[in-house]
Formats: sequence, C-alpha cells, structure tokens
Amino acid sequence: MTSISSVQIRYSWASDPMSDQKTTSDTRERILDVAERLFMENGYEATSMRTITSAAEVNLAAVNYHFGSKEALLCEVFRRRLAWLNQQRLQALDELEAQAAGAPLKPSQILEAFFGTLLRMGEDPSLGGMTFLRLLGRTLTEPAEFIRTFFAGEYAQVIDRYKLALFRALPDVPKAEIVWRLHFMLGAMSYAIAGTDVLQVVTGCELGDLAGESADDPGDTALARRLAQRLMPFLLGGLRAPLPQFHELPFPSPPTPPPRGGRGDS
Amino acid sequence: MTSISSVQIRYSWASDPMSDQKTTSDTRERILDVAERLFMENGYEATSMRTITSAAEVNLAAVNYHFGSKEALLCEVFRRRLAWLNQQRLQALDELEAQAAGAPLKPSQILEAFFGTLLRMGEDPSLGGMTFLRLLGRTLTEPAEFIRTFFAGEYAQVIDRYKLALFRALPDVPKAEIVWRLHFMLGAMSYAIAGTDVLQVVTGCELGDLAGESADDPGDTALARRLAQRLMPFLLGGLRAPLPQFHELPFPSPPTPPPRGGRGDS
DNA sequence: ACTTCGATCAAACGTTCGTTTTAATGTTAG
DNA sequence: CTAACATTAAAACGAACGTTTGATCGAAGT
Repeated sequence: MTSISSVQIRYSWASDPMSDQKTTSDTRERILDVAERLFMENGYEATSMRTITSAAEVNLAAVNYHFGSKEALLCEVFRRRLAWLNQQRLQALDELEAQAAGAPLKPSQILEAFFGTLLRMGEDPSLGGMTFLRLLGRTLTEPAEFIRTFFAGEYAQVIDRYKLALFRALPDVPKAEIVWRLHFMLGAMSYAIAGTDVLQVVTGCELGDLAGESADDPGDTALARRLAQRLMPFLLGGLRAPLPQFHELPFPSPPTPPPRGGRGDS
Repeated sequence: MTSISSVQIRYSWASDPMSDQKTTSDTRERILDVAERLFMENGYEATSMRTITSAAEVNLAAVNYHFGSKEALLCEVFRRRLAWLNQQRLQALDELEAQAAGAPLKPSQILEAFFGTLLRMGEDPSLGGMTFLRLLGRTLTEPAEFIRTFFAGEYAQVIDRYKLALFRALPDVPKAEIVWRLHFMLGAMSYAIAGTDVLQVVTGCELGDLAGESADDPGDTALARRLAQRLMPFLLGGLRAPLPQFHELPFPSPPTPPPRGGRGDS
C-alpha cells in the first residue's frame, strides 16, 4: 500500500529559481527511485522496463531516453549511491589515519569506517535506506558480466586502501589470510542485509520478530541500527580469530603442478 | 571450449543389462547436469530453455516433458543434491550427540558438521563439486517467490536441529544473538563460495592466485579444501565473539542518535 | 503382427522482452 | 512570433521467451 506516495520529489528549483539545471527533470529521479526498489524486490532480469516505467508513471521510452539502456539504468542506480558511499569511506579512513599520526589503526576502527559507513546509509531513507542496502547485497552476486566489471571499477580504490590499512593493523597475520577474511566479512554483511527476508525463513522468523513491524521507514531504520550492533562484533571476532595451522602451503611460492594430474579427458 | 564433452555419461545399463530402471533415461541426468552449470554461470532468469537443451544436446521440449516447467527444473537441480546434503548433516549431528552422551557439543563440532559437510561436497565432482556450491550460494539470494519457499522447505528441519544444538552449546549467549550469528555465518560461507570470481575482482585477484589454475576439476577441489581451512576459524571466531553491550534498546524504544563509537578494543 | 506407451522430435503457439521510430508537446531564446 | 531545443507520448519493431502440439520412433506386452 502507498507504493507511489513515498516518492517524495525534491523540487529544488521551486525554492531556487536561479538554478541553471532545469534540464534535470524529476522524471530521471523518479525512474531511479522506482528502479532501485523494483530491482531489489524482483532482481534485475525479472524486472521489465514496462514494470519500471508504469510504476514510475512515465513513458516507456523515458528510460532509453535518459539512460540509454536497461543496463545503463542499473549502473546509474548504483553510481549515484556508491559514489557518495565510497567517498565517505575514503574520507573516514583519511581522518582516522591523520589522527593516528602514522601509527597503525586498530582493526575495530577500520571495520567501523568501512561497514559502519555503509550501515548508516540504511538508516537514512534519503540515501536509499535499506532498499539500497538490500539491492547492493543481492546484486553483488549477479553473474552478469557488465555488473561485475562495473562493481570492480567502483570498488577498486576503496578496497585497496582498506586492504593496506588492515595489513598495517595486523602485521602478524599473513596478507593472504587478511584478504580471505575481508572476503568473508563482505559476505557476512552482504548476506545479512540481502537476506533479511530470505534467510529469515530459514532461520525461523526470529529475526523478523526482532526487526519490528513491517512499516516502511521506521522498521528499516531500526533494523539497520540493530544489524550494525550485532554485525560488528561478529566481524571483529572473525577477523581476529586464531590462524589455521597449515601443514603445508602457506603461500604458492613454488610453481606447484596440479596434484593428481592424470591425462586430461576434458 | 570443450563445453559439452565433459558430460561424461554413466551408461550403467551397459554393464548391467538386468537393470529394471531403463525408464530413467540419461536425458534427465544430462539436463540436470547442464542446467546446474548454466544456472550457476548465468543465473536462473538469464538462462533460457533453448540454451540448456542445446547444450545438453536434447530436444527443446525435453525439459517440459521430464520436469514440467523451468521452475520445476531448478527445484529438481537442487533437490537431488540438497536431499543428500541435509541428510548427511542430520546424521553427522546425530552421531556427535550420541557420542557426547547428553553433554552439550562444542561449537567447533557443530560448525564442522554443518559447514564441513557442505564444503566436502565441493571436493567431490560426483556430488556437484564447486559448481553446485556456487549455484547454491548465488541462488539463496534470488528474490523469486518459488525459490524462497522451496529453500524454506528443504532447510527447515536441518536449521532447526542445528539451532537447538547451538543453543545448548552456548547457554550463556542469548538465543536471538545465536540466530543472528548463524545468519552471519551462512552469509559468510555463501558469499565466499558464490563470489570466488565476483569478489575476487573486488579483493584484488589474490584469491585467484591462491586457487591455482583454472583447470576444471583439480582447481575446484583444491579451492574447496583451502576454503574450508580458511573459513572455519573465521566462523568460529565470529560465533564466539564478545557480545555487544547494549546501553539501551534491547528493543526499539527511543529514536537514539548514532552512538559515538571509539571504545577500546582488544 | 498388431497394439501400447513412454520418449523424442520438428514446428509452431501466443506472449513479452528491450529498443526504436515518429509525432506531439511545452519551454526558452532571438 | 518563430525557430530551436529538450522532453514526453503513442505505436510499432524484430527477437527471444516458456510452453504446447501432433507426428514419429522403438522397444515391450498379449
């Protein structure tokens, strides 16, 4: 219910008639908002242009006019949020490192800067709220080529910075191990967000009980805050878990031939 | 290349002409094998019936004849693996509890029974190997209704048993907290598996270096083993992490401002 | 030998997809 | 007023989708 009334157009030109950016019609923003929600609810492939444009109450051709294609629409849905998010993440790391004055940061500080920045987006509906967080978590596993290359470009810089910060924060942990655990942490967070209604069924609906009612905004906001409180200790515990003891292969230094080669019947 | 020659049909009737099961044509199995791989590579929606049937070298109508619909095909792809997997999981828990003689199990034992059983499937190509594991990880976030209800039914029993085992293993931890962390662990594992080529790009391809060459079977087998060695300590560390201290809101009461972080760690 | 029946086949079904085209609209500048 | 422009509207495009149909094949069954 009330599916369209929550669009809340900004109308910045109404209070700022001097704006020279009248070319940016609100059709664009309305398409982006609706596409963000529908892509989250149904997935990219299962959401048709006609569903998007009719829900946004715009013409079918509007998407191709403003964005060029359906693929470009999805990328733009992410770009307008990820640009801000990853800039915030870099800025948060900058401030932490400046105030540490050369000393390595604490792992908890790094995780707070990376994951806390994201989870705080889930509390702010004007930044996409939980809708965007869920969409992000679900889309990260999409196998489509253009999505993977898009995310690779958007995340390359921020991941590299945080990786180096973790290397310095945990000098005794092998770098490969840190990369693996960064991988695990990203997965735990993405799934926890994306699956709040998928794995809830699996885990017996107890998360749903804790998440409060299914109201549009306050429920999601509370969920984001509660999720952050639960997730951060888990991630920190996993990151600092005792290392696995290897009988062999701490790193692939020797050009090890594939064990049990056999003749390839491929 | 050589995409079809790796089907390796069994031909059990060739050496066992007494088999009364001639009705089970190998067409069924060939469709399931090919569909499993293509659904993993492209996702469910982006994989067409024509792609599946032509790759399996069967007629287009064969899927509808043997399975009824595309949705039923996906469910059958999972059912033939999940039935065995979850039965193994229940059996592993039964044996652990029988040998514990009433005493609560150790968390590491429970995690090993649940996640180790799955990860060992990744080492056995006859059980689907990493192809099935990746498909499982990616499909768990699919928003389609029939997929969610299917998984809910397949996982209900095993999740409930393991949840209770964790409750008894960690009597001092609130049950809601355990459910959350079970949620996080499932996510970390699923993403780590599903994203071995997605998040690899994000994390800088160092996991790919560790995973060895891109050979079909030995690479995946080695990856599954290495993944298990890395993942289990992480999950255990997260599960046993110190509990978050709540200054307020064990339930949603006031609109709390964002808590000023910066408490010491370690 | 004829029937039966499950399995496979080619061909077509109607629908929906993303995109394009062409015309009409409203606004801005000269 | 008009020319130029950016935006929206309606309609259609060809292609691809999941599914269904009716014929054909081949190996039991009586």
